[in-house]
Amino acid sequence: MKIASFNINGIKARLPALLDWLSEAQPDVAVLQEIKSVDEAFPREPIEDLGYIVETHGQKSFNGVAILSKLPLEDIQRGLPGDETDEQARWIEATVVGKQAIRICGLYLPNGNPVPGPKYDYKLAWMDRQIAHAKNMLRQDMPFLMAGDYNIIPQPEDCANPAAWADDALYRLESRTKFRELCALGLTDAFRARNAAPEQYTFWDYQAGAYNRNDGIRIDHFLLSPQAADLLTDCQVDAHVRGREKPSDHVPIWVELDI
DNA sequence: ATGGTAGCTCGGCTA
Repeated sequence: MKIASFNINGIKARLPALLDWLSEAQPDVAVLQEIKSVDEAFPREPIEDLGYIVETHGQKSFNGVAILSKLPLEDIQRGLPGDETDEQARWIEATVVGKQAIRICGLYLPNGNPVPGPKYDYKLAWMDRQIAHAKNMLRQDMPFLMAGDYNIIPQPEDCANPAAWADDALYRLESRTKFRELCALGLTDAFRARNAAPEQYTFWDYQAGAYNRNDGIRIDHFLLSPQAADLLTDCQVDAHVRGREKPSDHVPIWVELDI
């Protein structure tokens, strides 16, 4: 089973690029971030025409996540548990039913800039909720994964120029420590587990020719539960997509699971 | 220190 994650930075602007990539990459499941659309305005039909079930959790203008699946979905949940007052659409999860069931969480973790400030506080509190939710899921038997735009640069080798990010919310020690807490629960960073090649990134700023200089950062991640990690056979980044017409500033990352 | 680009929406926020 091939499962992908792609921050598309706006479905209205990215539909042609998304359809092109889906057609060639043929993921069984894809989680999307930053759809920047309400559910009613999301262009379901052209995606359904490629054979996908479409489930969205959108909001006006900002954020918004979705799951696309060629396999049946069950028990779809919208929103990260732990704060009923949180209105930002950053989490969706569902059970994908193949030969073996797996729970797939799609997430758009808060950016957190500027630091310090309320946005950074929200990011760290959101990560505490994610950690609590991961603990709960680890008590269940079903394999699961949490995939998406984490807005976290885990290590210095995950960016071209660490000095440029030193005081950024994506790289600050508190952010990276929370990510490490998640991993320490027993979750596996699929890219680090299966892909040793250096200088591979998932995001390049639109400004200053960042992609042409490979001045990127690795912030889109797959964290796998122990049962899911046992099924992991590959993890790759579709970096070439960034060089196309009207690209997102992120590129797809995907895993192959032996189920 | 600023501005450089992009999306959504039509001024200003978010990234």
